[in-house]
Amino acid sequence: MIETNVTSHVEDPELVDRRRKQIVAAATKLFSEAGFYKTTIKDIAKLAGVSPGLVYLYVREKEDVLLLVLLQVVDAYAREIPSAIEGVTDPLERLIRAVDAYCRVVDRHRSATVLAYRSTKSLSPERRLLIQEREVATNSIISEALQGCMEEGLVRPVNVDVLTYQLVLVAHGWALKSWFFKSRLTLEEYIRSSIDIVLGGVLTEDGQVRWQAADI
Amino acid sequence: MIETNVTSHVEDPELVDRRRKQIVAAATKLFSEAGFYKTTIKDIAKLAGVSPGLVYLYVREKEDVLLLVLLQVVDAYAREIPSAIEGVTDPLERLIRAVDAYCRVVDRHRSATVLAYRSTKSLSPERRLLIQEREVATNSIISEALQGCMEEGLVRPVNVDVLTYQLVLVAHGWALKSWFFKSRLTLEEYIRSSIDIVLGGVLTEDGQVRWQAADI
Amino acid sequence: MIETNVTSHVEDPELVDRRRKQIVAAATKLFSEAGFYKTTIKDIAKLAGVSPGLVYLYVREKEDVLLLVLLQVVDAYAREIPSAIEGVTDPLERLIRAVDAYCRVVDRHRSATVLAYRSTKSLSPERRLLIQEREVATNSIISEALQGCMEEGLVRPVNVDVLTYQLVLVAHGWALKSWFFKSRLTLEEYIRSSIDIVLGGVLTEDGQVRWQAADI
Amino acid sequence: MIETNVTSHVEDPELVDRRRKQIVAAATKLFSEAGFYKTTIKDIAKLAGVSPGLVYLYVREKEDVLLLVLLQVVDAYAREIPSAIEGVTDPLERLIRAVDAYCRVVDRHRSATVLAYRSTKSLSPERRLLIQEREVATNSIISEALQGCMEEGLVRPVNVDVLTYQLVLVAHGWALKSWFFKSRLTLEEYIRSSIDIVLGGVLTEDGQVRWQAADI
DNA sequence: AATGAATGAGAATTCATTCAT
DNA sequence: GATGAATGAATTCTCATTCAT
Repeated sequence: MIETNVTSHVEDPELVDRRRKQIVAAATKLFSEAGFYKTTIKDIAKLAGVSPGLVYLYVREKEDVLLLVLLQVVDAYAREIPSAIEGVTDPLERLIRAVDAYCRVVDRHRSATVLAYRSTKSLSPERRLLIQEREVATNSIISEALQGCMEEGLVRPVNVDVLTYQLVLVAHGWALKSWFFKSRLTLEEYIRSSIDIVLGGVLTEDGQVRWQAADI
Repeated sequence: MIETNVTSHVEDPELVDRRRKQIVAAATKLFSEAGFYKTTIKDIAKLAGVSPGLVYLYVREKEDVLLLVLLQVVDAYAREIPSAIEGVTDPLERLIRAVDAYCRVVDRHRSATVLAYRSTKSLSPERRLLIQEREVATNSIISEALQGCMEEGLVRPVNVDVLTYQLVLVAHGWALKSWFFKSRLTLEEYIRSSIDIVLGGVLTEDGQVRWQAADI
Repeated sequence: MIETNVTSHVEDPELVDRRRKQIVAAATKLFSEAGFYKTTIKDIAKLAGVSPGLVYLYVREKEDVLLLVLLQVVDAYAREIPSAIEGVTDPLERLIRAVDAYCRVVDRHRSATVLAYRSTKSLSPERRLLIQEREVATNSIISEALQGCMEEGLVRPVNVDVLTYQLVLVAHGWALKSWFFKSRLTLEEYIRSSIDIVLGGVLTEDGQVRWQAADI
Repeated sequence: MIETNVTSHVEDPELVDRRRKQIVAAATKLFSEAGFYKTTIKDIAKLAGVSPGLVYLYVREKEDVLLLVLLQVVDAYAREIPSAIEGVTDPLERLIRAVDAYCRVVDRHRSATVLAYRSTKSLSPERRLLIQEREVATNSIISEALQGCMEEGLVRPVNVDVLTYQLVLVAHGWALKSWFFKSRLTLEEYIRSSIDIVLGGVLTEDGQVRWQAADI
C-alpha cells in the first residue's frame, strides 16, 4: 500500500487499495499506449471493469490517477533496487548490483518509465515534486555506493552527481531508446557494455582488481 | 527554411516561412511551459499576435504545429553539430567536439529538447518517424567519429551503439535533469566531467596521449 | 420504436427511445423551419430541454439526427398507409384508399415531407439509401394495388412505374406546393380532384362502374 | 442578361454579365453535387478560375450566388417553354407541346431542378418569393392553355390549379425521381406515358379526336 | 478590377466531473 | 458503495467576408 497523498471518499482502506490497484493497472496500460490526454476516464473504467463514477470515489481528479500510476513506478524502483543490494557490503559490488537491478526494473516497467518521462510535467507542481523526491531518493542509493567506492579508493575522484546521473541514464536509456536497442542487443549485453564503458573509466587499479575478482 | 512535409494554403514561400517562424516561436514557448494538450491554438495565435484562423492557413491541424516545433529542434542539432566539426580531421577531436557541440545545442534549446521527449509520442506514427529519422541521422555523426577512433586504435573495441547512446544521453541529460544539475554545476563543468567519465573508460593509451595533447 | 442503425451510448432501450423522441421532435420542428444546416445542435438541445452533450449520448453525429427525423416520416408512411387498406380486398378500392391515406399522412407530416425533399441529399450515401429503400417499399403498396387493378381489367394497360409515381407525386405535391394550394382548396377537394384526374384517364369501363359503386 | 435584383460593385454591365456567368456556371455544378452549404465560396472561385475576393465584387453575399443559380433555371423554363408553343394556336396542341417542352427543359437542367427543390428554402423570404413568382409565371403558361382547352370543350371541367400542378409535377418528377426512372424508361416514353395518363382522363370526346388528329 | 491573406465568429464534438437512483 | 446518465465548458477547425496591395 503506497503512501499517496491522494484522498478517497471510501472508508475501508482494504477496498481503497484493491480498487486503486484495479484502476492503476488499467490506467498504466492505457496511458502508456495512448498518453495521458488521449486516455479518457471512461476508457480506464471500462478496462478496469468498473463504472466511470466509481473512479471518482477513489480519486479526486483525473490527474490523481496519473500520480498513482507514476508513484507505482518510482516505488518499484525504491523497493527493488535496495532489495538487490541488501546484505552486500562491498561498495563496488553494491554499486554494480544497484545499476544492474535498476536496469532490470526499468526493463520490467519499460513503458511506465517512458510514461514518467512523458507525463511527469503534466502533473501539478506539488504532485510533480512528490515524484521527483522519490526519484532523488532512489538515485541516492547509487550515489551513496559511489561515494563508498571513492572513499575506499576504488573509484578515482569524479563528480558524484554527474556520474550518478550517468548511471541512472544508463538504466532509463534502456527504456527511452528501446525502439533503437531492441533489435541490436539483449538486456544482458546492454548492462554489461554500459557498466564496462562507464565504470571502466573511473575505477582505480584497486577497483579494477576488485571488479575482476568480484565476477559480477 | 526547413523541409517539413506540412502543407499550407498560402502560396508565397517567403510569407509561409515568416508566419511559420512566428507560430513556431509562440508554440515552442507555450508547449514547453504547459505541454501540447494544455496549449490551445488560441493561446498560440494570441502570443504570436495573429488570429486563430490564420494558423490554419499555414498548418493543416494542431499536430502539425507540434511537428514544426520538433523539427526545429532536431534541425538545430543537424545543423549545428556538423558545423562544429567541419574541417576537423582527427577522429578523437571530432568526437569530443561533436559531444561538446551537442551539449551546447541542447543547452540552447533546453526546453524544446525536453518537449521532444514529452511529446514525440503525441505525433501520428508517420510524423513521429520523421523526427526519429532525423535523430538517428544526428547520432550517426557521433557514431561515425567513434568508429573512426576505434579504427585508429584511439578507442578500445566497445559496442558502438551503446557508447553512442551513452554520449547522446549525456547531451540530452543536461536538459532532462536540468532541474537537478542547475544548482550543482555549470555547463562547462558538466561537459568536462561527462566526457572525462565516459571517454576515460574507453580510450587506449594512444588515445589518452592524443587527448592530453589535444587540450580540448 | 424504429429500427434505425443509429448507435447510442446509453444502454436502456426505453430511455433511448424516449430521449430520441424528444430530440427528433425538436429537430423536426427546427429543421423544417430553418433547414438542416442552419439548425445547430445547441438549438435542438435547448428546444428539447436537454444539454448539448446529451444529444451525443443518443446519436453519433449531427447527420444521425437528420436520419432519425427522416426515418420517422418514411416510417409514418410505411405504417399508416398499409393500415388504411388492411382487410380491403377489392384492388381498386385498395388503390384509392392507399392514395387517399398517402395524402392524409403527407398532410399530417407536411413540413417533414418537404424536409425529406430538401435534405435527403444531405445524408451520406448509405444513410440516403436507407431512406430511399423505405420510400420504394411504400410506393410498392401503390404499385401492387395498381397491378391488381390491371389484372382484373379495371385499369387499362399503362406503364405502372410512371402511374405509380404520378400518384405518389399527387400525395407529395400536397406538401411541396402547399404554399400554392393552401389558399385555393381543401385537402378533401385536392384528393378528390387528383384521383379523379389521374384515375379518370386509366379506368376501363368496368373500372368506372366499380368506382361509382364503391362510392369512396 | 437576367433581371436579378442582385447588386454589384462593378460598373461595366458587360463585365458583370460575363463574370456572373462564370460564377454561376461553377456554382451550379458544385451546388448540384454537394449542396449549397457544403460548397464554399473558395470552391466556386477556384472552379470559376477567379479569386474568392472577386466573387464579392459581383455579389453581396453567398446567398446571392444561390439566387443567381436558381434564377438561371426558372429563366430557362420561362424562355424555352413559350418558344415551344409560339405560333401554335390550337389550345390542346399548345398544352401538349408545353408539357413536352417542360419535360425537356427539366431534363436538360435536371440537377439544377433538383437543386431548386432542395435549396429554394435556403433563400431569404424576399429572394424565395422572387423564384416562386417566376415559377407561377411559368405555370400560368400551362394553366392558360388548359383554360383554353376547357373553353373549347376539349377538356372536361376540372380544377385547373390541381391539373396544372399535376402536369408541372410530371415535368419536375422526371428530375426528382430520375434515380428511379433512369433505369426504367427513356424521356420519350416518360413523356408519352405521362401525358397519356393525365390527359387521358380529362379529354372530352372532342378532345380525344383532336388529340388523335394532332399526332403529337 | 483583381487578388488572396487575414479575420473572427460560430459550429460540432468531447469529456472530466457530478449526482440522482 | 456503485452506477451511468447528464451536464456544460472548452477546443479544434471552418469559412463567409473584408481589405490592403
